[in-house]
Amino acid sequence: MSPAATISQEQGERAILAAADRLFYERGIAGVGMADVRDEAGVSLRRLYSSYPSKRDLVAAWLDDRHLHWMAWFTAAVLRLSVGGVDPLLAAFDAIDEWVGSPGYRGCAFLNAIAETTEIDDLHRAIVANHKRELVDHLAVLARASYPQAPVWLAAGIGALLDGAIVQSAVFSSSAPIAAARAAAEQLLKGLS
Amino acid sequence: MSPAATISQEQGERAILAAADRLFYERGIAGVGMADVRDEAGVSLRRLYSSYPSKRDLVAAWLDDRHLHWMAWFTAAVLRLSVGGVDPLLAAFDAIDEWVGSPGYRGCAFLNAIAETTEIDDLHRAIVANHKRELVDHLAVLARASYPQAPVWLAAGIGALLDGAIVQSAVFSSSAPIAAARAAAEQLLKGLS
DNA sequence: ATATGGTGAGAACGTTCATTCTCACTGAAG
DNA sequence: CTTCAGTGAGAATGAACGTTCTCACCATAT
Repeated sequence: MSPAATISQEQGERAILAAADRLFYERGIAGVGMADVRDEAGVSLRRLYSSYPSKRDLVAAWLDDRHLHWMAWFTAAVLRLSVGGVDPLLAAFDAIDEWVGSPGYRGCAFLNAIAETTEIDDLHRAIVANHKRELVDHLAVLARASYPQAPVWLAAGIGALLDGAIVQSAVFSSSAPIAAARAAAEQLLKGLS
Repeated sequence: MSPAATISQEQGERAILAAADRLFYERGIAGVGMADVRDEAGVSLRRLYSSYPSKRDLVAAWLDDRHLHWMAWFTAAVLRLSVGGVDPLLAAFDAIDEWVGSPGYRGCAFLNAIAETTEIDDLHRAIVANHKRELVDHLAVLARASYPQAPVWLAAGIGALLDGAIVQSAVFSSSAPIAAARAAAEQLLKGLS
């Protein structure tokens, strides 16, 4: 409870979450042991377990943390890529395209997590559902801004197109699906205005 | 090598693949032990291992088998649901909608498998990529039939919309994403004809 | 009848891994 | 100086699981 100990605790948790993100995303949840997280984070097993009493808790904290970071990155990227008059809904595909082209791309961490039935329970499923819900909500905001008369299904439709492009890019290790999905979105939006 | 033994071997393999499909799809690959497959298939561990020398081989055989069955189901369902003038590309969404509504729906087995990094290697990844490639190829055939002037990205775009709807239905345990994706596809196709 | 090749049931082996426990150490409080 | 609460390093535990092995059994061929 001393100030030094508290700070160290926080530093430890930041290091743990950063390590967890690298490892879980790259190898999958089942492919990472608590000892791996300990080594990558440079903390002791004891501290790891005192911060996160079980792997389940660590995974939940990781998903929460990644949700925050991913949404922040995504909204910023869409903003940046839509300067100069690019439709923000299309800029979303350009953002994903940047992501797919980055080294170590392995698809959507949340969708990957949900597929790992052994490691995941309802708590985690709720976090994933919430992530996708917030993504579609954000797309809805963008849609309302650009197309005030947009039908209610537009944001969900763009969201499906994005998620489909994300998983197919992972399957094919290619950004071609992003380009096709973007073209489809462009055609789709053309019919709305 | 006697006739009786050969038949029994084939029956055993059919039982094993049927058991593997039920178990792997429901619980994920890592969530199913070889002993579970043995129990569900009603064969001995010995026969299981003589048919499939390792779990890796069994998983590969399962994926191959499921690819065949799924594609057959899908093409038949699209055909059935497009009678009466429904655009086959839209009937594809109706087929998926039937699937999502069926008990035990857990998303796309191939996408789920790819996310289980511990259990999957390049052989399996190739089978999954091939599955998705064949699906898009089939969509391309449907697209060419209905829209001879269709742009090259159309099939991939519809494929992304389908896959996105499939994963989101699994995440939300709802068929709402299918309806939105179908509406988006309809709007998209409207602009082409 | 009897040897033989394959079979089923399930024990045994070796590994991985989440979680807990031991023990020696440190740094602050008395 | 002496406690003592908390810590790091890593050993110990117990369970799960892929794979192999043992042994008793059965049908067939001689």
